[in-house]
This record gives sequence, structure tokens and C-alpha cells, in this order.
Amino acid sequence: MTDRARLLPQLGEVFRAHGYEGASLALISQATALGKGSLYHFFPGGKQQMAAEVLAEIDAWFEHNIFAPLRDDDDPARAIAAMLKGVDSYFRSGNRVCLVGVIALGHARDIFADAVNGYFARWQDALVSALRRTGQSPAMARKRSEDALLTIQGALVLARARDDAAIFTRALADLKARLLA
Amino acid sequence: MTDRARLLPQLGEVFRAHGYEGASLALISQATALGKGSLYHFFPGGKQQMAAEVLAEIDAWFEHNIFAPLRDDDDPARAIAAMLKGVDSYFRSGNRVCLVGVIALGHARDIFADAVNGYFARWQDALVSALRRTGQSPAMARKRSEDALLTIQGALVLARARDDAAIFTRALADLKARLLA
DNA sequence: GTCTATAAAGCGATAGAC
DNA sequence: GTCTATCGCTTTATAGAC
Repeated sequence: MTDRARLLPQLGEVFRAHGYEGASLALISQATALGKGSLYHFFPGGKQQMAAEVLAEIDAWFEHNIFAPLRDDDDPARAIAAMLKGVDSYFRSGNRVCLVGVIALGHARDIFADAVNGYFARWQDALVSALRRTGQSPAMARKRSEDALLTIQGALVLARARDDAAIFTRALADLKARLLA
Repeated sequence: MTDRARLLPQLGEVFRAHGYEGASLALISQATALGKGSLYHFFPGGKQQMAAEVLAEIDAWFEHNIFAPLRDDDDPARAIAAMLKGVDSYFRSGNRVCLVGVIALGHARDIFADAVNGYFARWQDALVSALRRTGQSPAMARKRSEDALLTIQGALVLARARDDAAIFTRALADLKARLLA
């Protein structure tokens, strides 16, 4: 179990860099310094199980570090600020791509549809909860939370497309102002 | 040449659906109802040439239907409205993914970096031109054009992730209000 | 738990008949 | 211009030694 915990982040980076279909076992074997035999020992379900567990771990990280504070923090504005700080850190200020977004755009979405949809659904619900507690109407909270998720994803795409991570940093700064307006 | 013109949109849909690495020649052969021999007759450079020509055709479509009007229309507000209408139509109201964005997120970005960057760069420049002519400051025009591109890409990602095309429609409506505010 | 060897299928690409 | 056959390589996955 502890070996697996060290493995998942490495797998995540391979899937991030090459996508689900592009992440070959040869690349994974190289990135983890583990033979195929060992990989199948940990993940009898092969590549699909690897990706599923990586997605689950990402989901758990966001649940603990972002979603839960958004839902539970006594100071919702602080939780929102912490979300943006956490997001900036997680995505390395625009230099790291969102694996859930990558999978959503590819053909692998069909396999991981529930995980992909659930991740964004729970993020949005948690953010709606925080925005509501700052006194915003349900409609406004819903609209702004959708704007937030979409802005983060779009900024990551554009930053990578233009090879300019500053796009992501600017987008997060603007987003903060819009969310708390 | 005329055969190639009928081929490129079919190739585009395969790359859209499966990404660059996921689009195998078998899939392409099936989608075009053409054997590998014929495909290599049209594209001696193989898959890479196919994707490059698809990207070039997409670029040409946007150049003609979106970028040029943004730069040249006497009524910039009309050109911006036409851009949003054209974008909604091109992306099938959120049911069609952006191939340039898909490639930008994947490992194939390394090969097509210039095409990907140029597409977004010229789009932004054209939109800046239109916004400037509506009387907005250079800084404001630049910021809002970046917001526009990022919103469109993010809305496409989120719409597909949540399997809800209405997200894209809502995002375009909001964007229109923001651009012309 | 890790490795090598190997199987079976699929990959991009080419050759050559028609 | 289109096809089939084929090459050489890579793919996922399994088997079995250690």
C-alpha cells in the first residue's frame, strides 16, 4: 500500500504528459523504474486500473484540500482564497496540466465518465456552498462557480497552447476578483 | 486537390474524437473508407502530415470566417457578435471539441507548437483589434481578448467533462456581455 | 516483489499489383 | 488512384524463474 502511494504520482505525470492513449507501459515502466511484471503485480487491471487509481487519488487530494474547506470553513471568503492558492500551487502556476481535463477531452472519457463528471460536480457544489455563505444568491453562486471551473480549465489549455504560464496566473487573479465581487 | 478537400474534415473528426496519438490509421481508414495505400498517396508524410493539413484547414476557416472580419469589419461590435455566432456554430453549441486545444494539451503539441500558438495568437490579435475599435483601451482590449479565448476553451472542456453542452451556450452568452460592456 | 521472455495483436509505413 | 500483402516495430498482457 505504501509502495502504491509512491507510485501513483509518477503514473499521474506520465498520463498528464502523454494522455491516456499515449501513455505506453514502456513509458510508465521507465518513469517508475519498475518492470512490467511489477506494474501488473500492483495493477492487475493494467493501464485502465492505473488511470482509475490516479484519478481517484487526484479526487481525494482535491476533496481534502479544496472541496472540504469550501463546504466547511467558517470563513467562506478565506476558503475561496485558499482554493485559488491551492489551485495555483497544484497546477504549478500554469505549468502543469489538469489530468481530468485531458481525459475529458480524449476518447478515454467514455471509460472514466463518472470520475470526470463527479470531480467537477463536487467541485462546483462545494464552491456554490462557499459563495452562498458569503451572501450571494443561489443563481449568482451557481453562475460564478461555473465561471470559476471553466476559467481554470481554459487558462490551463491556453497557457499550454501559447506556452505562456503567465496566462494562468492572470486568469486566477481576475477570477478571485470576480468571485468575491 | 478536390478529393483532399473532402478528406480533411473526415480526418479532423477522427483526430478530434481520439486525439493525435489515439487516431490510428485503421480508424482513419475506416472513417474515410480509404485504404492505407490511398491515404499515403494523398499524404506521403503519414499521420503527421494529415494532422498538419487538418490544422492548416481549421486555421484557414477561422482566418476567413472569424479573424478577418474582426480585423476589417467597419462595425467591430457586429464582427464580435458574428465571431460568437460563428464559434457557437463551429463547435456545435458545445458538442464539438476544439482540435487545437486537444493537441495543445497532448504530447503532440511539441510537433505542432507553431500552428497551435499561431492560431490562438492571431485570434487574440484580431479580437484586440476589434475591441480597440469599439473604443476600449489597449490594456482592456488585451485582457478581454484573453478572457474570451480562455472562456471558449474552458467551456468546451467543462461541457464535455460534465456532458452538458448547455455550459458552453451559457458561457458564450456571458462572454458576449463582458466583451461589449 | 521483481525480473526476463514471450505471446498475440496492433501500430505506422512501404511495396507492388492492378 | 486504390487495393492487398507485408515489413519491422511497439503495444498490452501473461508466464514463469528467481
